[in-house]
Amino acid sequence: MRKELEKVYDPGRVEDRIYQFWLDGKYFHAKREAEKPTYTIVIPPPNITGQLHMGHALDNTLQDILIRYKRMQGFDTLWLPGTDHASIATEAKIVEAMRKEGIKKEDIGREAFLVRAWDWKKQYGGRIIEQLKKMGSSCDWDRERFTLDEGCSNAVKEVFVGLYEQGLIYRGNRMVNWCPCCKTSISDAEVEYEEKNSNFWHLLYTVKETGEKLELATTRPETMLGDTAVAINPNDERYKHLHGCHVILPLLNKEIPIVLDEHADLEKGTGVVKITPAHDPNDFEVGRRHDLPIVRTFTYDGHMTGEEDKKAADEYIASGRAAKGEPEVLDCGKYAGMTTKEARKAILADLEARGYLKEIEPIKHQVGTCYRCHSDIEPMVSKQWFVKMDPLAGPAIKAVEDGEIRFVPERFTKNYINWMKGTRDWCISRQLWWGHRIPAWYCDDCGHTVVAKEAPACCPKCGGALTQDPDTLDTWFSSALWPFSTLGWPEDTEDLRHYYPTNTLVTGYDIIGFWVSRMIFSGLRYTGKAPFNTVLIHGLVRDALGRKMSKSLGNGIDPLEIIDQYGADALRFTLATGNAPGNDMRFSDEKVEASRNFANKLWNAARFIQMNLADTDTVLPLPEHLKLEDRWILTKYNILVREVTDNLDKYELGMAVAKLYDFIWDVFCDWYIEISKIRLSSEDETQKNEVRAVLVFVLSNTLKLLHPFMPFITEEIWQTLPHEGESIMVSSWPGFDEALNFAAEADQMESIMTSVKAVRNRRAEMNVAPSKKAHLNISTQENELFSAAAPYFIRLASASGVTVGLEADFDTEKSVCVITDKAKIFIPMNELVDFEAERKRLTKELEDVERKLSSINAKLSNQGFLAKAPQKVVDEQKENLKKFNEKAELLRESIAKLG
RNA sequence: GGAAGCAUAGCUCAGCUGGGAGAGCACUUGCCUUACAAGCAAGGGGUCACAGGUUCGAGCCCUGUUGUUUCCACCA
Repeated sequence: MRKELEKVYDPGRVEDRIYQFWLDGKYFHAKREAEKPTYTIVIPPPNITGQLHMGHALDNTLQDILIRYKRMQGFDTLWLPGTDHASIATEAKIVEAMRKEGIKKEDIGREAFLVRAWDWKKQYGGRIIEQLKKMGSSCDWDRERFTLDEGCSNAVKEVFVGLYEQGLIYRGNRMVNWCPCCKTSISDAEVEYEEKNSNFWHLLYTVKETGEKLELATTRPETMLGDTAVAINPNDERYKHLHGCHVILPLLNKEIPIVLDEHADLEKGTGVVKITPAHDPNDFEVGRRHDLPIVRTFTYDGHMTGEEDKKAADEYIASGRAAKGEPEVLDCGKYAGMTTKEARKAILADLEARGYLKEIEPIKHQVGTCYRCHSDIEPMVSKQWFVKMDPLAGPAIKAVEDGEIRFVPERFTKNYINWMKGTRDWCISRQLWWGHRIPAWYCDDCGHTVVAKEAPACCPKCGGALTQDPDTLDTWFSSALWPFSTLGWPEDTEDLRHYYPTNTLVTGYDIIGFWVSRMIFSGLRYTGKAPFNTVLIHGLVRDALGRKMSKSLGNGIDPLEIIDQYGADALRFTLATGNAPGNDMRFSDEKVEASRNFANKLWNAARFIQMNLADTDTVLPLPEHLKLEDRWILTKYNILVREVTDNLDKYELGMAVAKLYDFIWDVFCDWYIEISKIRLSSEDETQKNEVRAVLVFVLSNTLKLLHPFMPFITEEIWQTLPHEGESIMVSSWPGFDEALNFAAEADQMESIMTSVKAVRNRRAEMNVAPSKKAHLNISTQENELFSAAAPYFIRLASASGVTVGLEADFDTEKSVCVITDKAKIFIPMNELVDFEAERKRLTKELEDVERKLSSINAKLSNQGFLAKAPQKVVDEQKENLKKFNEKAELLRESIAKLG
């Protein structure tokens, strides 16, 4: 029983059913087939913070295209899916959700908080997986992973302990970026700079020895309580007399030294810098050079320190357990407990009142903010865990320079190398609860540190009780291990041996530093292999106006809504097309509509073919006798196969999909299907079967080429056509076939098409309705070709009949004339013929042709061109010369005849 | 301050190793031609940012300029 196809393609009725069909067939499952080469992609795990956005849609579309392509090519493919716990981002979301209920995380404690977090994971992680499925992603769901699952956690511990033992992980008091809102340290990579309006406040510090007022400027006056020196440049002539002197810190009336340091720039400001080692990265370095005290004046939640804070710190230092460089804490007195913002106001007011504020100079200023919550970052000295980058960065740079890992497009190589070379030690500890807890324990008694995968019963040194470090690891620490932790590392699993290293990593250029680089050095360090050989970089998806999609702008577009409205295939097609690798793209409804229209076009072509099939079960072989149009379409199809394959191999996905679009719409539908109607409407069953066979052959193979891009509709159609095999997604990828190459006949067909178009054009110019047929008299050297082409003219050029013969035999009196390089075609138009207009038109056409001829002649008479241009190009020009000369000759004849 | 991208039709953008200036949308005209009006046919529309250079030949390669976007670093 033949299934009737709907007139309009309705993806909603098809997609879920097809996806279930694929799942039931287990076609996504990687089976470790020994005889096949492998092709592996690990998904960039989406954060479980919410739902997928358009960027994910793009990322996963590209991956699915590659995976489906390779699968059809006979690779043992694995696309490994999963999600990321995204520690800081998710924790922030949960804290926010709790705040709405009026609960703080401290109220419920760590254990209860983590229960909530896992609930969150279950809900949102699950939703993301459903969204990926909606997109048609052919992931191996049996191998789904989560960065915080047991296996990944084990890998994290293994790496942490290993690096610690090798001295590549250390703990120390260093300057870190502190987010007072998230209440955690963040890495350099997580700081985003934003331009904000601010001021330079010019302050006056009194020199103790000379009594003069020393002017200096600062953008952060609230840090002044923590100043432990001012610096001047040793070569600064202006201040030579102050070497070895001191200043009195206003408000505190505290004596602090004037130090000589290169950091003080002769050119900048007054050349005098206040030094706050606890709250500024540069000052921290100055402090180290001059062994200055580090005085912390901010609490970790962004308030001024007070009596309690000081007491706690003093006790800790006195206990002897504090590490070297532990900062002192100041009791800020009247400012204690104020936020840093409030303190700035209060301190400035007091400075002004006492004459220490000289001037306020407005400036625009790049302020570091948290990439998650966009609060201003407070640089703070804090005890954190760090990864030593130098020994890791070297091999990671080399692997890319040596071509072991290739970036596509290539320009991102530079981006990567710059990042790697510039990177400082990586701060990996976070003062968060949701994440991999740091596998380090400290002895309550002697302060000894134990780093191990499992907690020892007691301190190995003194037998005292151990307390685990409360902190968790940067979420990127586990992401860095993703390509191999997901395959079972550190266990030597079969999956790891079979599918690692992976092949292609697909991701956006925005996380090259965050993620790609860290995977590379981790992979090299732990597995001894680069984790992938190709990094395919794509751009951002922007809105129709070119703006970044963001929550605050509310201009985000939900992929699911687009799928509901237009179908997943249309969405995928839109994302895969019309944009070069690595470039940002704009997303608009118009583009999706165009894609949807294309799907519908394909659907109707299939519907037409299917309606004309006598039998939809039997696969007909290509006929022995191929007509001109068959040879032409097969030749075009064959070229398409070669080019699409070639484009896909070079990651030129946009190019591949554009060629498919052109072929299906302009070549197959507009020409071949139209011509096929000639035979389909005949009574001759043999002829009918021949054209049916060609139609089905070209359609089903083209569907295969399109399948990676539009998996649902291609499967749906393929199933209604005669086919072998269960599913198009496991059918074999078409190859170039020399037997289908009919170059000469294809050329002949093209020249007929040119004539058809010329006739149509002429008729349109004269406003002749298609329903008004006219007989064509054709005068040509290619008698046989044009005689055989009569049906084409009848079908495609509104001809009532065609006579091929000598011009002399035709009654050309009442005809208009259409000229191509191969033929003169007379269309009897009787009263519509206007000889004056006809002459004008022909003359204009002749002028055009002559212009082209003179340009070709110029080339061909250029000795340089003849000598240096490739033969192929010269031949082409000669061919054109011949063509245009012939056409010009025919035009001149006609004009002469008109008098 | 360092680096990169982009500048091609009214709009959005392709254009891979140098040889034809293209697509979608929009626009104009004519068509319900028994697959598709989400369609068919025909058409108009471009100093390929600017200035030099290399080359027989430049949208493409080189240098500079302008505009624009982004990344990195930093400004006490």
